[in-house]
Amino acid sequence: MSLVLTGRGDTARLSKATQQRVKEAAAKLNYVPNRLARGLRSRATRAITVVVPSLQNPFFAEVVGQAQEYGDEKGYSVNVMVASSVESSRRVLSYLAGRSVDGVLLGVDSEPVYDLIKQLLGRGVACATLQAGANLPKEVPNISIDLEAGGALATNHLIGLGHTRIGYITEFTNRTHRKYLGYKRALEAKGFDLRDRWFATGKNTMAGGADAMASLLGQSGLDRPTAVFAYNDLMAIGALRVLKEAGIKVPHDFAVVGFDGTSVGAFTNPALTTVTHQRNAVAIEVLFSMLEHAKKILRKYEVPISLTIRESCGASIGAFAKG
Amino acid sequence: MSLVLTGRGDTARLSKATQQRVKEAAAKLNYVPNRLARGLRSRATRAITVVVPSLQNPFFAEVVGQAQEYGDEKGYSVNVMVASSVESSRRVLSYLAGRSVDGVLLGVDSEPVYDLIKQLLGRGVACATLQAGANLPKEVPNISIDLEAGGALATNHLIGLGHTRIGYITEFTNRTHRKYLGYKRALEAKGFDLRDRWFATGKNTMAGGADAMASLLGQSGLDRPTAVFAYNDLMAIGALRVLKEAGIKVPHDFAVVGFDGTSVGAFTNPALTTVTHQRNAVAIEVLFSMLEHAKKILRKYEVPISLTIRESCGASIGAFAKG
DNA sequence: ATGAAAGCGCTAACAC
DNA sequence: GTGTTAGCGCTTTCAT
Repeated sequence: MSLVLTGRGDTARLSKATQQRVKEAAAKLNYVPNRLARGLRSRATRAITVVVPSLQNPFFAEVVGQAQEYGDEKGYSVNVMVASSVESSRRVLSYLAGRSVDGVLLGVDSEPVYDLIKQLLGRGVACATLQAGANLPKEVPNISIDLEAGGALATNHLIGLGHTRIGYITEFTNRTHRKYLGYKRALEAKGFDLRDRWFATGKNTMAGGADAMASLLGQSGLDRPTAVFAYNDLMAIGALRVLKEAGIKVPHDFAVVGFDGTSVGAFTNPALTTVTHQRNAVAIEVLFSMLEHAKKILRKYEVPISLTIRESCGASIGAFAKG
Repeated sequence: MSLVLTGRGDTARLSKATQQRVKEAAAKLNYVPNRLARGLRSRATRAITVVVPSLQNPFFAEVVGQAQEYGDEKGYSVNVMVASSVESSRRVLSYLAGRSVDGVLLGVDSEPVYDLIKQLLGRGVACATLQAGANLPKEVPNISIDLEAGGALATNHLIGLGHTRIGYITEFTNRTHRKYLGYKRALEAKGFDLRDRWFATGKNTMAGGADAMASLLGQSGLDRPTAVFAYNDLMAIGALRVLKEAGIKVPHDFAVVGFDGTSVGAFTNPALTTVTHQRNAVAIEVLFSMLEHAKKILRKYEVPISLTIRESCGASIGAFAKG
């Protein structure tokens, strides 16, 4: 009976007629298998969960969209859970350790949840992460990009355009994170200043980007940067907005670079120049190969980055910036 | 044993000491309950799923975020599934009928899935919908807004600003949907033209909004509209982008109104004037009261709408439009 | 106040 | 090729 419904009637040993008969009966009775019972017995749910810190961030919305398409193709259900803090990450991961899905794509990362990731693995849930820290349990493939190179790429683009006073806006208040390090490295390589006041923080949202940018603009004259590198596209969009409100024309008078290469950046005014990468596609494939073939998987994938040049930096530095 | 872990040790009849003992043992053994087994036995998973057509649409991303917060508070896990077509909606709803969650918040609607909604109900899964059609099974609360009034609200705002040639961009190719009807009603009430060529369609994405807007702009001179009402904020953002590329200044030379009142509209350049509503909050509350109290629930909730006036329409009609 | 047993709805393994 | 059985890991119920 269950052989038919599982779609393995052929490979097994059932006559077409019987299969037909079973299917009709199921349809007539409006039969729906109980996923819970099925998963409990067969130890497989054919479902995965993508865990993201926020869906407001178009980067993660895009990751989910891609996972969704890929899962549909492979016959997996994909669902999404959002974990916006360490506590909610713990909650979500504990939940997932309860074997409600076969695999987890982790878009959140923080050291204090690594114990739970180990637990997930221990319970047989496959795992892959997008950009995790160094202490990630070794069995988990980490699909990452070189954030430091990305920071340098963005900053060098700005430098190449003639900017010397380049700000940085981010959610992190510390100055040890890798995008910052790349930004710093690029600036120092040219002997440019790296002033404290060109570093501004805000929440990792459009509003937070606006806040951070506003604090950068609070500075006057030569102290004020002529360009800014934003932690991600989300914050860059906030920055663009504040610049517009301040009457500063981008890119004529100010340049902005984002990070993540989200497609929404093609629709901002001006369109956003941004550091692009394809972590998501790789991560999704890796996770599914773990599920389907229980394949030996590399521990670390470093996906290449590139710069998508759109409008927000212009080709050269404008009048305002020179002043 | 399970009494403790379910957190009902007190209400039952277990001594504090025993509870403590059990908890310690659980922690030591790294015990994680199997959700599948638990759900199977207790017929409740304390989880809900929000089904949305797309997460690129900030409106749905916001719905999910709110559901997430509310769920956290109530001790429910919330997950999200995306169903971008009728087939994938059927797939998702069938999946959900397998009792993997207690409740479903439906952000997708189409007549051909109503049989599956019935099935969900039949299997004891609570359901609430955001804006469903008239033939929705009667047991399902429908949290909706008056789309027609919304269309009229947007259009009248434009009319009030002096526009007479007002276009409409949407994903729907038919002219029977309610936002269109509202737009039409407003225009006809003033005796204004309602030309075929002012109606343009594109996919329900930023790119689709851009396509539709581009086809509107293909028209010359007096045939060209001076304002456009977009089906939603997503398409409006696409329209804004095309207008920018065409060198048409918004709001000086052209006006745009969106729909949904998403917060991203506050960050576009220019910031988007849009029809706002709060379906989501109400829907989430309704769904949870069904889950928690098995309360008798109204069949239909009509949530009020309003207009959020930002920049994209200006205060008056510009020079270009007059020409 | 506690331990033991039954069984949720399935599928895997085994007998025919 | 087809019917039967055991049991996945829990919670609920019943017996002590």
